[in-house]
Amino acid sequence: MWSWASGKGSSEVARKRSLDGGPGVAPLILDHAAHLFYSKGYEQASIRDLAESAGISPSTVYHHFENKQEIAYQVIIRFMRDFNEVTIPVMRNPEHTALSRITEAVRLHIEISDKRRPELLRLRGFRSILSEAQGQEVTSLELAYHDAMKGLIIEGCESGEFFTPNATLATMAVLDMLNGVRSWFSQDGVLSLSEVVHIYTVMVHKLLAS
Amino acid sequence: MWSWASGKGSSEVARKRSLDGGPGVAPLILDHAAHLFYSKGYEQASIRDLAESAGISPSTVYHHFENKQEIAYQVIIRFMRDFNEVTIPVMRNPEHTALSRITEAVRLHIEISDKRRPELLRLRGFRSILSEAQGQEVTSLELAYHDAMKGLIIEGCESGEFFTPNATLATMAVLDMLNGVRSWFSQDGVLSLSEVVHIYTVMVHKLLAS
DNA sequence: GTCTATACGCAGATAGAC
DNA sequence: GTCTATCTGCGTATAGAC
Repeated sequence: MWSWASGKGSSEVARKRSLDGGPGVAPLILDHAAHLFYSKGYEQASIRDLAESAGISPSTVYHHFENKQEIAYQVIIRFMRDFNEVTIPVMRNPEHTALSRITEAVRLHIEISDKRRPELLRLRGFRSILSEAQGQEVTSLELAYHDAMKGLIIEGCESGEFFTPNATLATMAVLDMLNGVRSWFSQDGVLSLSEVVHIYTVMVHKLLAS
Repeated sequence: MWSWASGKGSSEVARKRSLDGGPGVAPLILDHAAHLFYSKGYEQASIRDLAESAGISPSTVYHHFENKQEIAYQVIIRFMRDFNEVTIPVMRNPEHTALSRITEAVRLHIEISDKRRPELLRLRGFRSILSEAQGQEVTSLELAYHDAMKGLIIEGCESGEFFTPNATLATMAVLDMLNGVRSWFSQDGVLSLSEVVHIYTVMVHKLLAS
């Protein structure tokens, strides 16, 4: 299973309901949509495909969601909420050093991205199909994560643990590095995910070394 | 203009022809296609859109290309060939140190990616629409670039200029960092492209520092 | 809430005149 | 080589019975 077992966000509740065979039809549709969008792409995945995959009729899909775009939005947003809910408190925890916080952040980022890979549709491509309000919601969640990472890097610089020529670009570099992993990592490769996590942790430390 | 003035690849010849008002209709179509695919996405850009943009009729498009997929393939492949033709010799030049070669590679990667941004459709999304043979051609060009960078990193480690816990992952990290730039860099931002190049050069050096 | 049947438009692609 | 006109299928979305 690809769903991420440690989540405590709103989608977790909904997902559990659907596993119980309860009334949660909408989250079940979202799960199938995430897989289809991931494997075929948003445009290639038709409502008919989605209905067949979920074992329901196309009109039932429209009973639960206004339109196709709304489905993509829900998939994106429930993932991002869960992601931020777990990672941001870790990055902001004042009881730990910047070094230990970013170590944990690297691990969480890579692990969650791997476990919920189908939900990580290409955000950039999706922005064009979202409405104004939906796009702003996605942006604000992106920004919250981005800011937490940047804040952590700045704190590390202030404490003398880190050094970087530019905290904003260092943030982009680290996030692009971490996001890249899911695009090439494979379970079949020579390295396990935990080995990748370890090596990436070392590289992020070097990138930010004082 | 977005086209990249220093290229010497096959597409450069074709592009010049079209600028001369000569018989180069196909490259003109590719230029418009690159822009449309970039701004609207491959699926959203219809043949009718493309024909209108290029000032021709839809059937003229089909006179020059077999189908829509072939157009996407040509856009991708002519960019990748030009890109590799410029960057790989620099990375392999035995007359320079690994440090100076990677410095130049960082600059070229970021500058070309910026100048020819429209042609850099998201490759990963496009793989699904390409034929077997087309996909292999794209893969082999990707691999050639990847291998040149990895070779350079390994040489730097052997000469004592670099150190990394894993040359393959260091390659992925550097390439993901560099590819990320085009997704967030804007001319309107506080930093110029040359400032970004400088900061990224420092960060790549740190990432690979011995 | 779920289904069957279907409206409607626009997509890719082609025919055939000029 | 370029055009106008058109074929054909599949896409999203809806109507209305059960």
